[in-house]
Amino acid sequence: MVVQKRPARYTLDALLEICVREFIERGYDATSMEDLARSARLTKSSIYHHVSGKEELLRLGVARGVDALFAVFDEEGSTSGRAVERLEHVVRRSADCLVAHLPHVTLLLRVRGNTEAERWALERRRELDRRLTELVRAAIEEGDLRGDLDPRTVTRLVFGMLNSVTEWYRPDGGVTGEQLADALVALSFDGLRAPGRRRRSLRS
Amino acid sequence: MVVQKRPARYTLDALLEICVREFIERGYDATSMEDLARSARLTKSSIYHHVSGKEELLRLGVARGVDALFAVFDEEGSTSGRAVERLEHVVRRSADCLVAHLPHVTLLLRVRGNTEAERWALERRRELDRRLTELVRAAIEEGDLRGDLDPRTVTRLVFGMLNSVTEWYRPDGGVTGEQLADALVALSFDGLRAPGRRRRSLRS
DNA sequence: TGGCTGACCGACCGTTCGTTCGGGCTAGTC
DNA sequence: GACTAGCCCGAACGAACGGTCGGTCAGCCA
Repeated sequence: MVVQKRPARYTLDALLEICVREFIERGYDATSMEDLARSARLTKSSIYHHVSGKEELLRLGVARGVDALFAVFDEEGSTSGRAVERLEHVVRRSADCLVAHLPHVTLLLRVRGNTEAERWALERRRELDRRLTELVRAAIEEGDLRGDLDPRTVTRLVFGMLNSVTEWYRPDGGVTGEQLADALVALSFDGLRAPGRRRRSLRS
Repeated sequence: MVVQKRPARYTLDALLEICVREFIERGYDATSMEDLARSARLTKSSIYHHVSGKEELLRLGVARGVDALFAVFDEEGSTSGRAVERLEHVVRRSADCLVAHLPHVTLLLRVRGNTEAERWALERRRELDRRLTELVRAAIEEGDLRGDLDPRTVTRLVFGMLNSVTEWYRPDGGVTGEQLADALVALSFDGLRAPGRRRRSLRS
C-alpha cells in the first residue's frame, strides 16, 4: 500500500499546468528548466522527481490537447445526420473545446516537429484535418455547401480560423465561449456580409 | 569608391533567405548558428561578417514581413471607397501579399516577444489589427456587414483565417495565389453555405 | 608585382543548457 | 523513538550555445 509520507507541493497535473503556461508564453525551446523551476517555486532537480525531463512535459501537454480535440469527433453529433450538420457540430464543439482546454490546445498548435513527441502531435493534427476535409467534401456533395470552392482549401481556412482562436482568446476578455462559438459558426457558414446583400458566386 | 575584391558567395538578402527558411522550419530558438552555417555552407564565424548576430537575422526577416503587410493598407483601394470595399481589398491583397512574401510573413507571425525585435514586431501586428478592426466597425455602421457579431471578435477571426495561410500554403501545392485570395474573400464575406440555404441571423 | 581589402575560416571563449547524483527533511508506520 | 518512503534540494556534470579573435586567401589597383 502506498502512503503519502510528506504532503507533496505538486500533483503532476498541477505542475504540468504551470509548465504548459510557461511553454506558451516564451515558446518551448526558449523556456529553460530554470524558468519552469522559478515559476513553480521549486528547484530544477525537483522537477525531475515528477517527470523524466523537459520533453515529457511537452508530451503530456500536447497529448491533453490531442485528446480533447479528438473527443469532439467522437461525439454523437459528429457522426450522425447530414454532413453539413455534422460539420457545424464539429466547428461549434471544437470552439468550445478550444476554450475549455485553451493552454493544452495552444501548445499543441505550436509544435514544429523537433522532437518525437512533436512529430506524433503533428501526425494527429493531420488526422483531424483529414476527417474535417472529408466532412466538407460530403457536405458539398449533398448540396448543402457551395461547390465553387476547393474542399481542401476551405477546410484549411476554416480550421485555420478555428485554431487562430488560441492566438488571442482570453477567458476574461469579455467574450464567452458560447459567443465565440456562435461567431465562428456564423462566419464559417454565412460570412460577414449583411443579409440581403450577399453575392451569389465568385467574381461578381 | 567601394570595389568588390573577391566575389562574395552571399549578398545579405540571399543569406537572409536561407536563415529565415531555417528559422521557420525549426523555430527561431531551436535553430543554432551552426544550423544556419551548415545550411548556407559557411562557417559560423563567416555569418558574423554579414550580420551582427542571430537576433539581427530575425529582425531583418520580420521587418520585411511587416513592411509587406503595411504596404497593403497604404494602397489606393484600402483608403477610399465604402468601408466594405476597402475591407475586401485589404483581405484580398493581404492574401496576395502573404503568398508573395510567405517566408517573411510566416516568420513575423511566429514571434513570441522574447527579444526587442520580436516585441517591436508584435506592436506592429497590433497596429494592423487595430486598422482592420476599424474597417470592420465602419462597414457594420454603413450597413454592409451584419451587425449581430462583435467587430473585434470577427476581425480577429478573419485575421486568424488570413494568417493561418502561412501554416499550410505552399506555392507548388496546386493552388494559385489568386484562387486562395478568392476563397478567402468568398468565405469571409459569404460563408460556406450554398446560395439559397443561408440563414438570416444567429441562433436559427 | 606587391600591398591592400573584403570574404571567409578554425580554434576557442564564457555562459547556459538539460540532466544527474547524493543527501536531507518530514510525516506516517511499527 | 527508530525506521522508511516520498519529496525536495545544492552542487556539479558534459554538451551545446552564441559570439570573438587572429589569421588566410583571392582578386583588384597602383
